[in-house]
Amino acid sequence: MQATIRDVAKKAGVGLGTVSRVINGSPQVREQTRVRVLQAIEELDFHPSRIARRLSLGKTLTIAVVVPFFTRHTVTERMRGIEATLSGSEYDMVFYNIETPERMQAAFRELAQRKRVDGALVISLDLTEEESQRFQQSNMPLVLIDAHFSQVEGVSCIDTDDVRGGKLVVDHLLSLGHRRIGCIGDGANAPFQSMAGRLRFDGCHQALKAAGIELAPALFHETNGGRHEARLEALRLLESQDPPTAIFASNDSFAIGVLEAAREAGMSIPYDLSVVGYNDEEFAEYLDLTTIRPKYFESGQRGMEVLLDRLANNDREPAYETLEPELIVRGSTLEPRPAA
Amino acid sequence: MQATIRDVAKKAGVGLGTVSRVINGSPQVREQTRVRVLQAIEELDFHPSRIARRLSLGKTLTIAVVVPFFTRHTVTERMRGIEATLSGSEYDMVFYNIETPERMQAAFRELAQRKRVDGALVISLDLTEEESQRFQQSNMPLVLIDAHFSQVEGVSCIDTDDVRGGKLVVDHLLSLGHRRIGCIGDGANAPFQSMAGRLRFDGCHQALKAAGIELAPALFHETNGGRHEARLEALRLLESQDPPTAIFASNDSFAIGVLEAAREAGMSIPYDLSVVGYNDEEFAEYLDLTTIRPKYFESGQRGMEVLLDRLANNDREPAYETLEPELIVRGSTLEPRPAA
DNA sequence: AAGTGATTTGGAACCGGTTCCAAAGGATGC
DNA sequence: GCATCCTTTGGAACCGGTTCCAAATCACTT
Repeated sequence: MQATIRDVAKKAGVGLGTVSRVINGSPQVREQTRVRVLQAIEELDFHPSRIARRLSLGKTLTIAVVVPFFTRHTVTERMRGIEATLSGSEYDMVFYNIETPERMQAAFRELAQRKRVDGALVISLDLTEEESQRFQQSNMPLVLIDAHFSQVEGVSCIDTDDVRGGKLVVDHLLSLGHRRIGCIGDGANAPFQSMAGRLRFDGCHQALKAAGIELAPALFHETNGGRHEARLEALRLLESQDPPTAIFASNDSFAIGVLEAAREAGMSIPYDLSVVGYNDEEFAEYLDLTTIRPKYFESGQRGMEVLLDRLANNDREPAYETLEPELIVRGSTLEPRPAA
Repeated sequence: MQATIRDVAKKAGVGLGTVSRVINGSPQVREQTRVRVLQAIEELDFHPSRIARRLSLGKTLTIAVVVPFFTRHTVTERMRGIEATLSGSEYDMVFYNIETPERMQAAFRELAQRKRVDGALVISLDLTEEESQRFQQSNMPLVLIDAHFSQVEGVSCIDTDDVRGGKLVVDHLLSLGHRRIGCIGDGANAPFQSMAGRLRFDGCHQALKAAGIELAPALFHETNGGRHEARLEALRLLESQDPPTAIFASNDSFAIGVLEAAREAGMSIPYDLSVVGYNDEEFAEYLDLTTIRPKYFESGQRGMEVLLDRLANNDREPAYETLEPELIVRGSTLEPRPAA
């Protein structure tokens, strides 16, 4: 059987209050007593029970992490950041993997029903009005990561700057000399579709405007599908009358579709066409794809830091932070072929 | 403040033992009493405290899941299976994401030091002799997933059948008419490298032998690197005197390398060369790659079932199960081009 | 009506920490 | 030596469940 705080007290010849004080680093213990207690702890190989601690503290020492489809790169990277920050703290973490709207509802209901966790971190999910309210009145610290639309009062938000990412892409292409730039983005209609794609588009538009280039609607395609649909859209672009010299796909999967389309159209990358993706997934390097590396890991890390800070100092102001993405230039972009 | 079991007892006009019995579905409560208690629970919106429950039960109601690099497809899929099985049970789950040998040691030490969790599920990590022993004497239920070498007494193992997977690949290629089959596999020297790649090779060899085909060492290459190294190995194969008509890559990333090599060598897939991967990662469908789909999700699911079962019935015998993989035939394999 | 055994019920004790208050101990000043 | 004040200490009470035992209730016999 494990030793308890009472065993330690007996062994060290002190009261249990004193042992508790030593464990928690209270300053009001005489040095000589502290040493005696630490020795007893050592000898008995005593480890305080986290569960008893929780009960008497009235805290769960647990944080909920709510994510959609944790197979996605955008999610696993953030989770890595979260885990890295949390490990070593005294908090545990429970996961809610959300794959259907029903599960999302159930999860949030369970969470708001207090006493389950001390705080929650929500990734890439937008709360409904009702859910926001419920959280707000439950007064449970909450941090949202990648939730552009849930700017709830008092709730911290950590975002990766997707508008800026879109700009970076276009500025890179412009600086290479491209003027006709096509875009294939993800619409925001699919369930659990983050707004990120739309924002990347916005950044893209802004950069073009800033460069004084007129927006040609024919060059902007959206799809709610996957790589396959992106390939079809790309083919349409490439076979149009006045095809673009570069295509920006709003994620790396779409970029694969674009690469395939180019191959089918008999074009060679990057000589006939420049291609840029977004996310810097593992295979992007394989495909030598120029892409954007958003700070996913860092956003998870930062989100958890903010949450822990809030848990330690209840009166902390909410944080609103946006992390700058990074452009990764690889072999899929080059200056456009001079007009024949 | 949350209602407690005592509030419920008072409201229902019964003792607290009775309330506890109702909550836990004990049969020895009169129907009429049960109804009264349930009504009080309803009215007070009472939810029993999990923490208090843990303390008095002397259980943590928590399961540890230890994984290496949870960005890998093989890991996230299993985690999905684990999560799906666990959600809805009364257990929580804490993650240990292991990215260095030191963290692995630290994690296992923390776990074995009991009272932290009730059981553990370890994915794709091989325990050292010492760790196995420590677990064994701590008597904590343990389930290993994808740990071919840690056949510890009394510890359940759930594996995906990699030997069989290798056989499936070769049998498929043989049935198409291929006779010279090259292989590019991952060596087992990298840290945290699962034995899986080696076993796939074994299956491959067995199938060839069974078909009466002599093993040509020149056709079997191993590398500890990634896709890039696989590409180089593939080029070496393709440029050899008597090149294979099909190449089996022991994972889908390697298969990308092979596809690239083929393109560089001016070969067209599948007409000049058949390529098979392993894992059925997301991009395999994109690349129209014939591959093997191991039951990762299912192995996670099954592992957790076994663990929960063991936690419920302490005397349960350990389970040793192996899940059959599935061959996914796509467009990257075809009968070999008839000899010119 | 009383006796018997089975069923149902109440609540003290317990799980292992934390906290708070009263009391003991120690230092200082006069 | 004694009063005063600050530091240190001991331990009861508490957190909110579960468990177990004794007591109460009930159903049935005789």
